[in-house]
Amino acid sequence: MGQITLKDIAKALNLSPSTVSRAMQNHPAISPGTRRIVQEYAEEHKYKPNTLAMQLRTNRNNTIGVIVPEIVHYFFSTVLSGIQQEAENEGYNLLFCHSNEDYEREVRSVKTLLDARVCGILASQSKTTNHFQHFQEIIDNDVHLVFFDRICTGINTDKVVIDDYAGALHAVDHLIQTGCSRIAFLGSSPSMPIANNRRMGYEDALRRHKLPIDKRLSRICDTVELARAVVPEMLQLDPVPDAFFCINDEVAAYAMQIAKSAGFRVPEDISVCGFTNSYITDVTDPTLTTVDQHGFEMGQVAVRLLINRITGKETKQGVVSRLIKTELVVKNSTRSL
Amino acid sequence: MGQITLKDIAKALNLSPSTVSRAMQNHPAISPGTRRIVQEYAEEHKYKPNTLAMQLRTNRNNTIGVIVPEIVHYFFSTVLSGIQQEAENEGYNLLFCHSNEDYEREVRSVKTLLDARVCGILASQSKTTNHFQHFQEIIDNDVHLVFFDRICTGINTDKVVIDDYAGALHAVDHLIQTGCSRIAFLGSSPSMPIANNRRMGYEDALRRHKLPIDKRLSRICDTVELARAVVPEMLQLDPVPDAFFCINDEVAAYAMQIAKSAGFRVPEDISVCGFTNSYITDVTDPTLTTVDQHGFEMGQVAVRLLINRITGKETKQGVVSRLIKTELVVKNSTRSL
DNA sequence: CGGGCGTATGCATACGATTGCACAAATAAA
DNA sequence: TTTATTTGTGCAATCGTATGCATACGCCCG
Repeated sequence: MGQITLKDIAKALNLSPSTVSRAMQNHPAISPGTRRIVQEYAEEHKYKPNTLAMQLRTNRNNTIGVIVPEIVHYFFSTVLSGIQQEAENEGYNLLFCHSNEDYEREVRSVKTLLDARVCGILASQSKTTNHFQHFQEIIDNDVHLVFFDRICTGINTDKVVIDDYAGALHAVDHLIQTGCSRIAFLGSSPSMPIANNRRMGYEDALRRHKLPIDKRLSRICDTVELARAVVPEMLQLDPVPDAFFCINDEVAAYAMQIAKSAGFRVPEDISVCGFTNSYITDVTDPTLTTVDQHGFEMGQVAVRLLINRITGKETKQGVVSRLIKTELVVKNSTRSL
Repeated sequence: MGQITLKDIAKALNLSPSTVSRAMQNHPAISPGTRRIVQEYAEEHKYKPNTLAMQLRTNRNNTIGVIVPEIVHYFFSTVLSGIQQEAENEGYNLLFCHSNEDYEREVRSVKTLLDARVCGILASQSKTTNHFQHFQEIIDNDVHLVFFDRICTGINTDKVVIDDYAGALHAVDHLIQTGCSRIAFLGSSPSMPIANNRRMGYEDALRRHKLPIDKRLSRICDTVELARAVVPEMLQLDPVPDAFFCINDEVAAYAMQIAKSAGFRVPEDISVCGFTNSYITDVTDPTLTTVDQHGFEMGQVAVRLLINRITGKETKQGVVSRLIKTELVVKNSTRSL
């Protein structure tokens, strides 16, 4: 109807479908004459091979599924952009799912991707996920799975993560070197490996400089709403913190805002450091020192790892872990050396 | 091999594939006994219908392609999120492409999606696109096409756009009512319908209040780089503008930053208004008055329109245009009434 | 002239699922 | 008992492509 098929060409040229098929793929057993006739006819009638049919034959559809917990989000959209570019380069299509930090939607997404029979899945876990059966099912179905950033500790599979420990260590070290000594850590639930690794980096940086670790300076505060409650409390402490090291740029921006309206100068009285290096770090006043996570690179690395598993180029038996380097980006919310 | 098929079940139960198929879909001609046996066996062996096979039969793969010019972008990621949710609700998969504002990649994306034989395509044009043949090809292939936001004027097809005219009119009206009279417009190339409609809204608001339209106050300035060059020039004008109405939030944030460091107070001396209502509007100092574009809704509306075309529920012969309402969000970069 | 060989093409089948039609068995009606 | 009707299954073809194997033809050589 809409699209012309091999059979149509065969009928029109009085050939068999097999001949036409072979002619199209430049099979040596086809005479140059026939080949030319077929290819010209195909060209003229805009023949397009039906990928669905080939996929059915080969039982492979050249498609990778990706599950992202949030998309209106600087870091994850950056990762997605890296994933997309690399997948396109390698000739894979991308089936896109969005869990929206919702466990139920995450489960549905996995089901969708398995139903679509993708060759592999890239996933970052939702914050509300506590059961891992759906991820296990991916593996049980012999579909390759690579976690990125928010890895699932309950599942044994390849992963690509940010070097959160080093990033935090480096950032806190910078705060100390620029004269801060009472540094607050606004983190996430320790059940998230990301947050836990950063806390360890934070504490190790303090230890290296022989600074005390004050439990009151370490709080869970990973959303804007929490910041509005937690930051004012911390500003009541005596002595007051002279720096905030924050789990993400949004919290850092709000902490800065709250500190400023409480009468503190940034960075003279209080330094603030974020994590991600999103757009907002350039529009706050002062601009926000932060840790770049190299999200684009993470996306590329994750895709390459997944494709190497799919094609069998990556042969390691156990789990492959890739670590993405971070980079401290000093702007104006921390003092200069 | 990996997956069990209808035939496998048939062989195991000594039935024909047809019977098994019918049993699975609760066909009335199948005896309850057989049905139970089949369904239990299928359940136990985790049978999953091969969607590729069904897609081949029906020649429909329940997949929608989406082409986004930028993804690390508040507005477009918001639209994508609306698209994803609505597509998922309607049982469609999403094949994701990213042109990255690059004409060549946009062309490749279209090819990719047509090769994948998607049922329909949602697209927003890249800034660098001047030829439309690839979009025309979509239509020539009888694939449904809906443009959103950045529509392609050279192609006659359904579209969903923001009510840019009303949004601009409303915003500028607010600036005037709060006492501004020399309002600058930082826009985009007039070849983009978006920018042109906003300019018309801007000018009509001025006319309504019998304010002069000064050509020097209207400039192309839609990137951060341009802002750094253009805004300082405008601050040299005599008399100086008392408001900036900007094409997006980034430009607005930078305009504000530049004005502040030039010694102007915001909003007392100069009001600033952005467009989009992205995250950054809450972290600038002062927070940024802006126009919300309801991107999530735009995504939903676009998907629904596309699906109604695919399913034939939308029967209108000509072009269907949907208009998304905007909403002025007054924050602290404009004066109060 | 016939056997052998190479070349070019067609036939048949497969991928996995669906579906119109035929058919057998069982039941109901006459 | 015979005929009609229902009920449950199976056969075969289909979607579009790819491929092993058979076959037809022409040609060369013995």
